Amino acid sequence: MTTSKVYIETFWKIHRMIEESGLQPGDRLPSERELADRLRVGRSSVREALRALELLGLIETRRGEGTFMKPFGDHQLIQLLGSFILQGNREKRDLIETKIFIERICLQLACERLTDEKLELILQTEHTYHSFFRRIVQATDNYLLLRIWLVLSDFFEHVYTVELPSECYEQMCKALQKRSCEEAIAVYEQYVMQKMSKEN
Amino acid sequence: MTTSKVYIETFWKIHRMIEESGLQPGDRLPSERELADRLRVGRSSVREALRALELLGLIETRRGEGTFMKPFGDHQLIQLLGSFILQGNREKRDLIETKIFIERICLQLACERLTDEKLELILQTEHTYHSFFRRIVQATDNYLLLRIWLVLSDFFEHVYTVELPSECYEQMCKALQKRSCEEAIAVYEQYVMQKMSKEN
DNA sequence: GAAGTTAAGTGGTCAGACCAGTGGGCCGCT
DNA sequence: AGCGGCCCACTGGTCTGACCACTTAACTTC
Repeated sequence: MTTSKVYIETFWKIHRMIEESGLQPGDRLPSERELADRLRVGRSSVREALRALELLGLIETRRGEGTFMKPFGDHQLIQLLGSFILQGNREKRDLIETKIFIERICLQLACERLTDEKLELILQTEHTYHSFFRRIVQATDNYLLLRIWLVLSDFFEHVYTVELPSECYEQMCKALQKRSCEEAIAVYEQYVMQKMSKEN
Repeated sequence: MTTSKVYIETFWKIHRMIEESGLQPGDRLPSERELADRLRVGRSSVREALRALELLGLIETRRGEGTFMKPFGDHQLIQLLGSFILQGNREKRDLIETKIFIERICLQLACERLTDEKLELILQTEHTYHSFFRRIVQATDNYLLLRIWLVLSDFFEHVYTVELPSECYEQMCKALQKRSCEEAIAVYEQYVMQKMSKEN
């Protein structure tokens, strides 16, 4: 028989419960004992399921208090995965290369899709590398691309610290205003590509 | 006091054990009972640690047989995370768009980096969409890019079934032989882009 | 009213039991 | 000798009940 494992089923049941009851970040989940009782499984199975949810960064457990929904965005798994994946130089080179490709694409897309309000927002702010490209990637209006970039960026910042001179952001902003994707990419390549090739 | 959790410590102990004893994919780990015994912790803590390793895609457990090292590359976690992210139509549109960007980049990179042997391999084989682009992405010699593409492709094939006429592959192969990245991308865009815009 | 005490509830951990598969060794048959 | 079948030891999977460490809130006491 395909007697699927209880802790896997429990994982999905809890996941569904979270969705259906519309739990928000900060909200408390039922206690382990109550979950075990409600789902008719042992407490150890509930715990193994909760560990998975915790690793995914969906929940957080506080001893003596309970289990709580975590705000999106801070995924445990990134640190963990990073420490497993990013061990050799080969991997770091791949990371830099891939991150650059994504950013170049996003720069191009942003030029095409950037709304005027979002452009204003970008122009007004003082920028760091992260904040600037986060805005750029968000401007692409492609959530998946944003997710991928966030993961790559997270890995990256675990390994390197890179900042660009402010005139770089200014020049890219000008290009964005003109909606000139060639110019934006040219600036990007001029500053970023050479900087990265040193790191590598 | 910082009484850090046993299952976390156990996780890292097992992880270190794996590294130090140089376990290879396919090798067997000690049984749960023996691990608990050796590390002086309860079996349930060992299990919670093993669940984390399993979720990360590092090990695989087979009831009645034992716990085994898994080949690198298939990280459960990424897949799992994906199933949380990819739910609406908005996400599907993003998926298609992102997948196309990645494939276009890889096509370009492949043109530059493709070795003669790998080219031969591609030319000789009868291709499906998946097998062709898998070869292309592999030819970029960027493992991270390959992993991202595999995940996207995996999602994609859960939602759509797309195949291209064989002349498309033939034309791309010709372009690859000539190392003409413009031509390869032109063919790609001609066949794929329009096909995808229908699906969307 | 404020400070200290207590009790109930929570996650963290352990030990022990049983179930359900797997695999190897042993036995007896042909 | 070779084959088939049985059995048993071992594995992961699950449940239970117990205890610890910690938090919170209600209660008591001053």
